Amino acid sequence: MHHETASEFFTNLYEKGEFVEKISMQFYDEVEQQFLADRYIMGTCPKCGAEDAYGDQCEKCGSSLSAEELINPRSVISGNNPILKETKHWYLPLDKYEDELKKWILEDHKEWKPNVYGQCKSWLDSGLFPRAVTRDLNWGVKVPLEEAKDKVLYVWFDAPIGYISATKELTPNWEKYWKDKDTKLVHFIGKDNIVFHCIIFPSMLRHEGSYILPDNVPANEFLNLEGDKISTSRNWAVWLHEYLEDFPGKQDALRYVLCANAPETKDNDFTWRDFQAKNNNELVAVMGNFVNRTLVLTHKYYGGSVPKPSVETDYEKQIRAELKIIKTNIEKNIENYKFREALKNAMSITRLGNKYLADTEPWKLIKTDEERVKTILYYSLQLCALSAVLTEPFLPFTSDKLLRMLNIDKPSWEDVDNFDLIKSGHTINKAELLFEKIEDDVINVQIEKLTKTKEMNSEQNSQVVPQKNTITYDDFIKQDIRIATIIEAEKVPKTDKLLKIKVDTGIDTRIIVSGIAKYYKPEDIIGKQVCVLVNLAPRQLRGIESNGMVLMAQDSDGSLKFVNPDTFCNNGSIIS
RNA sequence: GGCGAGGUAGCUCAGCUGGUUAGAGCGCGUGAUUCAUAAUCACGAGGUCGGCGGUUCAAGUCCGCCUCUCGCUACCA
Repeated sequence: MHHETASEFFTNLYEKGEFVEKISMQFYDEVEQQFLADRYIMGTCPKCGAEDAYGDQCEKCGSSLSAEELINPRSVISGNNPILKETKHWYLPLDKYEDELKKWILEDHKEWKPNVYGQCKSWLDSGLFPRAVTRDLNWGVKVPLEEAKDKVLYVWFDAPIGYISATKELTPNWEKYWKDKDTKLVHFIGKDNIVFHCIIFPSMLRHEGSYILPDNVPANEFLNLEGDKISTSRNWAVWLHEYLEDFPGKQDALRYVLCANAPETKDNDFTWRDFQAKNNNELVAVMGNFVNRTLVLTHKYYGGSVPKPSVETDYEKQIRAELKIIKTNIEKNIENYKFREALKNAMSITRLGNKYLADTEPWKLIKTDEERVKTILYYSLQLCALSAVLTEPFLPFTSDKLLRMLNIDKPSWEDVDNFDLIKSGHTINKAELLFEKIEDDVINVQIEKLTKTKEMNSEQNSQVVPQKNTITYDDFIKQDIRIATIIEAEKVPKTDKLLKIKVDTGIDTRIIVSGIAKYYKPEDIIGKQVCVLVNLAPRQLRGIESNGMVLMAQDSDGSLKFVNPDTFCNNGSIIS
């Protein structure tokens, strides 16, 4: 289904003449008969001479490269020497769409979130370029052209089309979701995907012609886990299937915390302690507790039958008024994608209920004014039902459970205004706990799990690189390594990593440019003793002549550390 | 280095077009209370609104410079 949809989409654009065709040279493996992506080419790094640099980057020295620069390139797949061969690709001419995109985003969608709007503006202002939508790969969706039998669609061309394919799988009525003018298309994504969903995919949709464009792309920032970036490959994640096993029936607790902590305006952190606190202090203590005390009192005083209210006081009128405001706020915030705020609004219903009970004290009044207590519990029950409806977008399972406890059918959103979701005389079910407390030991298990992951990761990182080829003593003593003292240091302007260092080598004082600015501040290293390779050929770096090399130890996390003598040594001392 | 987004109470965040003592939830402290999963309610402590300078009668809110975090991008060993 997806292959078909993506092919058709490509064909439509092709037949409209939207694509630009370009021929370029690319490495080709004659044995495997395929073109090689940069990552599949290795060779000698032209910068540092390492023999295992990739076509896009040398991992030894960190230089970013292009495949043509590599000395003695070889195919990772077959080991053969690849040849440069002509290849033809189809490009989406984003540069031609620039004006229409500018109008559509910068003028017609000023309401988009600042992070999204700003990112788009940045792209549009710096000028767009044609973007290849085909690749020379042997897996993926085939390009539906005779002359491109061996080519496939670029992943970012076909991936968003996957949304359409998925809709087709779901319903034969899929066109109403994608082609109806009254449909609002909204992409919920993370900030790393902004450009594809705001610029590339909309351009594809617009020029295909029959589709609607996204109405909004409310991208979120990133959610971290216990202070570190989430990474599935490093197993730094909370896996849903494991969560469901470890916390059966607690789907909504996770929903609640994720929504309350959603990184709507900046990166945020998920921690298990916070998860526990929000569950226990908000869900259990506020919402769960209000529902529980209301139902318990109803059973205790009326055997589970909803009482008939008598005189409505100003307090009840006030509650009605506040509920109206709460409902409006929830609606407004959801429509503006402010889910965090909307959830807070929804929670304020039972917060209001707890205050109502504390203020009216029905457990005291029951001895003196039974009629009044009926009114209070009637209203409290209404609040429970209202809460079930208004929290449903965020806590669907809880909402269901609460409605079951109240023994009523699911009311509609509009029914809320009537304030009589449960009628007098109706019988409610037994009170159960809406949420359970989460104890420390359960949380500790989760934290322990992550701690173990961290340990395993650091073990893997500390795997040492294999020993190099044997050399002779003569090879070794060609290097002249000396103890030197740093006497001056400053940052090289307009670079992030370079420090210009003046050292006293005992032989002379000289300038060395070193890429250690990320790990050392200039003022902190003055006076330090270091090891310097003094007979390395001079080299120009950013216009400064570097005479030698400061020896650094690279730790498993990639950080660089000086190699110094154990105790003070005279400058110029030989290391051998 | 360039661009984008952020930096407001211990934590997570609101603060619109500049205007009285800067707000909320959680946490913390004190008191009240018992219907309730020691849950609830009230009161309180806590902020030089990242820093410096400027515009203004008045700035968290506008302007400039700087700094820190995240992302994209450049350069670099």
